[in-house]
Amino acid sequence: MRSETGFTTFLDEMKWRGFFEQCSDEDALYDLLSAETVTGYIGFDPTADSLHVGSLLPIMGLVHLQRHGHRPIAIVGGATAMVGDPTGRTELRRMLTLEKIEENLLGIKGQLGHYLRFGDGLQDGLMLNNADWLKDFGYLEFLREFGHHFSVNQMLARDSVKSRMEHGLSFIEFNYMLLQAFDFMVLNRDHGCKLQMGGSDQWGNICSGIDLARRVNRQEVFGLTFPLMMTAAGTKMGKSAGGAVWLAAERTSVHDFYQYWINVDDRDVARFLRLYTLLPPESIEKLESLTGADIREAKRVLAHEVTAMLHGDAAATEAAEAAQALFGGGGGGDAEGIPGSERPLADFDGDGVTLIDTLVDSGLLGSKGEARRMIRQKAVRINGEVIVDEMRSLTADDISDGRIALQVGKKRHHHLIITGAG
RNA sequence: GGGGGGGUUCCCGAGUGGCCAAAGGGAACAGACUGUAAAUCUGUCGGCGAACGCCUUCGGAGGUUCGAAUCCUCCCCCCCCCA
Repeated sequence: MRSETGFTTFLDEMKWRGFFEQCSDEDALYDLLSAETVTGYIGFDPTADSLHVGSLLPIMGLVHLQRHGHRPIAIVGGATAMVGDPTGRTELRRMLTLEKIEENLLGIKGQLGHYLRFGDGLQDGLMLNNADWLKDFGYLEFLREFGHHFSVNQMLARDSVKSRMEHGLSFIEFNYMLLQAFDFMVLNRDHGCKLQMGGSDQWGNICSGIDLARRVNRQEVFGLTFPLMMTAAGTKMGKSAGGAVWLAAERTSVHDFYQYWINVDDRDVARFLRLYTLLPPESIEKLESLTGADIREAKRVLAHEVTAMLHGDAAATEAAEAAQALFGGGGGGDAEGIPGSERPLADFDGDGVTLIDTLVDSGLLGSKGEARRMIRQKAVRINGEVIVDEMRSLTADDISDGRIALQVGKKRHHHLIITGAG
């Protein structure tokens, strides 16, 4: 366990960093945390084989827990994913097949491994699948054992449910709260877990779990929620040009991931440094004092730190160098980290290939119509030169230094790496 | 089960037989400005096509009509009230 967190207690750090939204019993939790190694958990949804930036906040919550000598548990909701979660959603979540969920679990597990230390030690994290204790549990058995512990009146009063009343809420979604409460109770019973954390939208579910653990296990357990993360612009965390920003490099390249953080709103930098990096308070405060264009320095630190934690220092440095090459002016620089794809030299013989087609199949643009529009708007460049001819083709003449640099707008870059040139 | 109101392009939301690929707003993207930020202004915003245009889309399936998002039939889903 590392001790150089710069904070005396977990809760102090969580507060300073901006994770602290609401706590079921702060004083009692504070005492508990200073008295023993506390096991705390957060649930993640295996709805895809990768987590995205939106999950980074809870992940960091577990990271801090572990850094302060406590034990994190990550629950992947294999069972709950089969059911769907009403909280904050307007639509019934798509149900997944068991095989798909299994596959997603593996991917997520690998990603959490970048952040948390798992193992058998006292403070080593655990990753559990709630399907293990839910999937063979019979309906009648559940009703008989636990049904009387839940008050429908109370459930209906939960904000998460109330907000869904207008648009409709199926019974299956309504049950999500019960399952999550059950998870907490089981974790408390079997693993001594006494803390559940989560986004503020999980508050109701967490409270249900606290109640159930008290009634069934006669244990006092706690809940701690994080604020709902929105960008300064009021959009959901983790959306970029290409959609969601994923943690998996196959879905969001290291370059794009790094760019996401470099491009955050000025107003978000300070907050994000606190939430998404492990930098000590002195370093962060120093960066926070920057103003005007100097804020870019803080963004560089933010992007590097966050990228390095996920993809490793080397990859983060490469992404930073690519960014420098593309945006640092003066051109040149290291092209290694710039997204690209390989093309055989033969493609560029004679008339070559059309620019429009290439923009589409390089993934830079979605359709030929869009490619045409972009060219009309003077947004497309080949090797830095603005292209105005929609009919333009790429030929051997465009190859420079073994590659052709394509660019759409100011920020989207793609290099065609020419192979077979000998 | 009965009655009423709904399901429109990424989202919200107009549109009730041709002038609708479908108003308006938001989001998004691009250009200018800038600091790879914000704000602002301008433009774009289903697919194919150089273009005339063609194709796909208005919950689903049929039908009426020269012509349907708009009319009819059946089906699915949601909301409200009653049972």
